[in-house]
Amino acid sequence: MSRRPQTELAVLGALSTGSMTGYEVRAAITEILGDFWHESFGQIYPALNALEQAGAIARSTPGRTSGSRFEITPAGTVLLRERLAEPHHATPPRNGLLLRLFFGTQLPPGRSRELLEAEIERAEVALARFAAIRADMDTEPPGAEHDYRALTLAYGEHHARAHLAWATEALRALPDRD
Amino acid sequence: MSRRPQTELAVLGALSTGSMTGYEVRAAITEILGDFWHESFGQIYPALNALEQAGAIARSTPGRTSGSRFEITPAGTVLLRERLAEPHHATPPRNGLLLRLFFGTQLPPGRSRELLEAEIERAEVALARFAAIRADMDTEPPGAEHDYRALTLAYGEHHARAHLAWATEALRALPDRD
DNA sequence: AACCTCATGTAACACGTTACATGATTAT
DNA sequence: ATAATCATGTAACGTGTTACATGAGGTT
Repeated sequence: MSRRPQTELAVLGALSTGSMTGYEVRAAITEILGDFWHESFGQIYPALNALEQAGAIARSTPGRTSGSRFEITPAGTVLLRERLAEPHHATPPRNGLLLRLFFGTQLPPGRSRELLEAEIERAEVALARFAAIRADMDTEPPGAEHDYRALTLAYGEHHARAHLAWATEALRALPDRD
Repeated sequence: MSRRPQTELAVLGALSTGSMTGYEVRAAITEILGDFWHESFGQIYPALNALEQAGAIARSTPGRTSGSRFEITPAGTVLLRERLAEPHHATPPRNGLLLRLFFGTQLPPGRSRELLEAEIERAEVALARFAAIRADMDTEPPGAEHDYRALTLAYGEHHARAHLAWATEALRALPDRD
């Protein structure tokens, strides 16, 4: 089961929304997909070169104002659709927080409380950010694109609320010594 | 920021619950931590050797019935506590499902529906498994260990319920053409 | 005899981060 | 001028999976 580099998929997806420099691709992925996807420069630039070699994107150096901009080619659009249709493989779980809490009796006193309080804080920050995004999104024109974006936002909201509820409940259920 | 190998932490944690062969360590991690942690043999055996070198675990070959069993040493217990107390770093998100749904308009017709239905199925299976674990756990002796295990189980339950609710809702909100 | 599970390991590869290096443009 | 941001890339390393190889012991 050879996993195709998913970085190319994310980069291609970003470029399907408009032409960008590599730097902007990274910014777009961080800002728009940031809650469920991450790419570093060390992945993006090689991916851009590979996609260019494959003819999926084209480099243009129009006004020579700064770096070169990339845009998706018709072949690239076909490739994007193919890759998106491929099955996704859930990444094996590696949750450091849960691992620590599972062996919670081995933690220093008070540490598990700290961990849970930090999670509550994180969930609240995420929910506030999601609320802002949703307010912003309500001003967008309706349509299929909007619906799909709302769907991914709803994912973040549901899971953040669940996380908050869990951490709050867990804090109360903590053994007395902690 | 050099990430210490977390595999050693999981292996040490598993061995803190009793002596095991490498094969059993893998089974224990899969069965007990499986919902939030994963290790492959390719990681476990090198980790066992490294931990043995470091004096954190000891190999014993008692009845020579089969492979050698490992048990944690006092130094290993100290090491486990140190490692558990270290801050955990959230793994950067890479959610292939969400990436595909975000670009849902590029998916073949019906594909997003399939994806969501598969998620509902997965969440329901997970919830059934959690219910069985919880029933099992209610017969355990109470105490701090029990409390911490209940806490990690509750995490799985909260998130699985949120996932189910999201996928169900998303299915209804899908654009008409899909 | 064939097969399954237990058991241990290695090698090749895929994936991804981090640190480093370098320089252009733009704002203060 | 100086600093911040934009921009591009490479090299080293860490981490982790998958496929392969090998063999013991027990079951059908």
